Amino acid sequence: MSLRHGLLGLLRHHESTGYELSKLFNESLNYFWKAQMSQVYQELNKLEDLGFLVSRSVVQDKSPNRRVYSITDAGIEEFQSWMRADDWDIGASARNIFLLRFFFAADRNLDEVIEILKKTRGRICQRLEEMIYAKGHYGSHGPEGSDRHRLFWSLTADFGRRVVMARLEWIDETIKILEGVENENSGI
Amino acid sequence: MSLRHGLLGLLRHHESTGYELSKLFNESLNYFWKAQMSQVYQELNKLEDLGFLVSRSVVQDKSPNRRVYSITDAGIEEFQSWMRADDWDIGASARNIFLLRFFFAADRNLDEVIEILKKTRGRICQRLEEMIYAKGHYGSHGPEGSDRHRLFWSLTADFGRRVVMARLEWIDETIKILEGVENENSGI
DNA sequence: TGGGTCATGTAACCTGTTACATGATTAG
DNA sequence: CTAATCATGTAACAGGTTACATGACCCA
Repeated sequence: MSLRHGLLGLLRHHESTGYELSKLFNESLNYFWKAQMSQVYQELNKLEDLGFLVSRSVVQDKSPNRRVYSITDAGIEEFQSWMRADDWDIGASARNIFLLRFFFAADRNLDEVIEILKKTRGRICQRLEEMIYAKGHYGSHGPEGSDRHRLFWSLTADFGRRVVMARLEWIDETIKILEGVENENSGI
Repeated sequence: MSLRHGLLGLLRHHESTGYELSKLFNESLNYFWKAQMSQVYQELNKLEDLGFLVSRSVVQDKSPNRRVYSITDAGIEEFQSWMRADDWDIGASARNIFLLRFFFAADRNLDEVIEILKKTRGRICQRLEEMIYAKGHYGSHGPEGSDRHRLFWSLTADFGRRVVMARLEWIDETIKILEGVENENSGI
C-alpha cells in the first residue's frame, strides 16, 4: 500500500475509470507513484467489494464499454482517516540496487566503475530532462484545476527534481574521487 | 530481488551465517539495503537448493548451532553475471507515500500542512544524525577491511546523506513557500 | 498491413512482511 | 529478575509484476 489510498484520493472529487486512473499514475504522477494497469483494475475491484467505491457501466459505440467508478461516503471516510495520520513517513525505503552494486564494485577495475558511473550519469540527465518537460503537464489530465492543486503538484515535481539533482552531484563527486585514486595509484 | 545477490556478494569472500548476514544488512548496510531475518533464512535456503551455496552445521556448547554458508563456483558465477550487467538501474522507484499524501494535502488547511512538514523535518534531521553516526561503523563488521572497501562504503554513505539533505532542503523551501501563500491570503 | 490507442480483465508468480515458536546464555 | 542476545526456522498474508487474452478502431 497505498495504491488503495491513491485511487481513493484521485476519485474523491471526480469519478473515473481504471484506464484513466492508471494513465494518470503512469503519466502525470509518475515520479512519485507508478502502478501497473492490472493492479489498478484489481484494486478497484477490491475497493468496490469493501464498499468504498461503486461502479456503473457506460456503453460506447466506437470503443469498449467503460466501467466508471465513484467514491462512496465510506470511501471518503477511509481516505480521510488515512490522511489524518500526521506522522507522514519519509519513506527512504532503504533498498537501492544501484548502491548495492556500487558497494560490491569495490573490487572491480576502477576504469570499469568510472565508465559505468558515466553511463549512469547520462541516464540520470535524460530523466531530469523528462521531468522538467513533464512540469506543467498535470493541468490537462488532473482531477482538479485550482491554483492550490497546481501549486502542490509543482512542489511534488520539485521534490523529484531535487532528489535527482542530488544523485547527479553525488555521481560527479564520486567520479572525481575515483579518478583521483586512479591517478594516485598509477603515479606511484 | 536482489537480496539474493546481496547475500552472494557478502559471501563471496567469507563464509557466514544467516544471523550474521542479517545483522550486517540491518546494521551496517541499512541505508541502502534492509532485510528481515526470516527472509534471509529463506533466501539462503533457496540459494542452497539452487547450488549457489553450501552449508555445514557448527556445533557450539554455549549457544545454538550455527549453519555456516559458503559460496560455490556456481554462486560466484551467478554473482558476477549479475554485476556484469552494466546498465545499473538508478532505481528512483517512484513510489513515495509521503509525496502521495502531500499531493492530496492540497485541499487541507495550510496551517496543518505546514505543521506536518515541520514534524517531518524533525524526523529527517534525526535520521541524518543517525547516518552521520553510522559512518565509520562498517570496518568492524565488514567482510573486507581493505582501503578500497572502506572508500566505497563511505561513498555509499555519502549518497544516502546527500539524498536526505536534498529532502531537507525541499522541506525548508516548501515551508517557506506555503507560509508565503498563507500571508498573502490573510493579507487580502 | 502493421502498430498504436482504447478498454477490461485473469492467473501465476515473486518478494517481502508479520506473526509465531523455541530455548539457552548473559549482562544490568 | 528481566531484558537482550544468540540462533534457527515455519506459515500466512499482502503487495506488486509479468504474461496472457480479447477485440475494435484509427493512422501511416
